[in-house]
Amino acid sequence: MQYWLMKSEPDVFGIDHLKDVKVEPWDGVRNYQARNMMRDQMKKGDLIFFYHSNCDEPGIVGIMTVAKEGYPDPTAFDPNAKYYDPKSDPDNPRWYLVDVRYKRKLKRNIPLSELKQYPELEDMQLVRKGNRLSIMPVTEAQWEFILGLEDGPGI
DNA sequence: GCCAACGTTGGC
DNA sequence: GCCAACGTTGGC
Repeated sequence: MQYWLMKSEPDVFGIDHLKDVKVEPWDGVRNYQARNMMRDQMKKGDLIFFYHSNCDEPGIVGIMTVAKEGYPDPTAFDPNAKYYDPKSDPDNPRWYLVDVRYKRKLKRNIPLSELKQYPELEDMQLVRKGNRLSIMPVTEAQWEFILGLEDGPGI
């Protein structure tokens, strides 16, 4: 079992959108590191934290799973799509995605400002300054620690 | 809205 | 291959 964290802006696609549709292709990622993780590493059933970015209170809000493993991102081939990339050839796709499935919301949102205060999480890419990666691995220890915060801050 | 950090592009 | 310019991310 592997653990991940994926960011999304709640104004664009938030946890409640995912709750409504249940399964969603995580399209539009145009970063090679993130692509490599979706294409090569993420496996069906892996657990993922859903993170809200670029909003009033950025933080971890829910849990989802990998519903379908990496496959080419069709929006890269569509000239009318926002994330169209003419350099992605269907015969040699540049961009990949996974489908994610809603699991549940956390009992409370755990804000970034709080996560930054725990020494247990200081190695997480998420809390490092300047981190812009929208998909990142989470260790089992980090995963368990964060789940343990659901009932209240541990500070 | 500001700005730091980072990735990408393209000239040389 | 270097690096300046530019665009984007995302916290604050």
